[in-house]
Amino acid sequence: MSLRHALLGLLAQGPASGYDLTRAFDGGIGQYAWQAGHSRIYPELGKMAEAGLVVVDETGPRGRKSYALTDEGRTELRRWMLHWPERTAVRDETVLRMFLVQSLEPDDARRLLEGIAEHCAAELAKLRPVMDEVDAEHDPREPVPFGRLAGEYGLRQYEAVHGWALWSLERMGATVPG
Amino acid sequence: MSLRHALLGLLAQGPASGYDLTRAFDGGIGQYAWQAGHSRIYPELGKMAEAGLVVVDETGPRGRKSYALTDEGRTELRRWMLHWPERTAVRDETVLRMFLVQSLEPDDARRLLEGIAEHCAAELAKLRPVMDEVDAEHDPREPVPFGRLAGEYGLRQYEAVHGWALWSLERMGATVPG
DNA sequence: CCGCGACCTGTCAACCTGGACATGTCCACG
DNA sequence: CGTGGACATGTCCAGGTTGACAGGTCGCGG
Repeated sequence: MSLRHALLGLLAQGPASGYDLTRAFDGGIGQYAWQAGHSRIYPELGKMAEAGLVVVDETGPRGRKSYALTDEGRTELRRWMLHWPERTAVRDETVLRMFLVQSLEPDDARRLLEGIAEHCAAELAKLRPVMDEVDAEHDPREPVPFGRLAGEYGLRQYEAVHGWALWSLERMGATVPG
Repeated sequence: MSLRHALLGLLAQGPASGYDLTRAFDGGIGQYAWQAGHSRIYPELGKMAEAGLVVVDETGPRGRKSYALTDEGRTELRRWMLHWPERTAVRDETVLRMFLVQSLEPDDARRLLEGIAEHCAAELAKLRPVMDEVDAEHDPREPVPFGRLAGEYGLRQYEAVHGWALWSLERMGATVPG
């Protein structure tokens, strides 16, 4: 039941409506960590409110309901963050493809790896300037801006995959030169 | 429906029974890429056989049924591997935690990051010798052993996360020295 | 002042998933 | 020869998840 904890974590930044949270899942967190659509977010917020983890902070126009963490919610988030189970849930289609690269014919595998390397290079070219800008605007005496650590994670992830794809190509090239 | 493609990919290595495939998911693929228990694997194999993607290759003792890929199955696997959708399914509890590190108090965050760094270092210490041994035993003129690319992926993944955790600690340390 | 696009909340049915339950066989070792 | 542990296959159900359906509001540009 990690959706609940994702929502708690997002609300730890500050109060937000179901709509805001839905859009947050369109961004980095939904791309790399956990996906959720509004149809699950609204009911879950309701259940969390029932459980006392969040409260409706304020209501706005168009029936907007802003939710805020309660102390109980913050405690639960902390408990979950610090308590790591032995085995965590993973389901990543991209990584699955990487595991199965070797089930392809060498030519197909090479083409696939080349595509991966290109894709990573393109993402890095997009992400690096954004992070550099965040760093440039940020006063080092202030706390690290929310999301900067996650951004760095994405950056390093792409770098790792990029390096891996190039390494794999080299390694396969030795087998079937051409 | 990636379970189907995970099974196709595993069967591309050679025929296997539901039991064999279940154990494969206990290993690297289940840890990093996609999880599945036998309760989903057996019915899925049945459906795949119905769809003509696999056939029962041979039967063994204890009702063992060994499945093998058909040409149709191999084609479907290739189609899936080479066709990347815009957005792929991701659901990774560990990455979620990394995204939410900054929702913790700085002290908790530091402790968590230290734990992550240690864990990665420990996994690397386990994985590196295994990969080195694979390389030592492997004739470079032969094709890359199945799983070697995936192992390298895991290695680089841990290296990346390790580096990220250290970077994050440094970055947070600048904020609250201690 | 009108309409369109973004905002905002919700439900429902179909499907997927994980863990418990169920059943039985082979084989190596004592 | 008996027994424990690995081998092997399956079902079932509660709960999670997705995508479609549904309904309504605000605010701005024409």
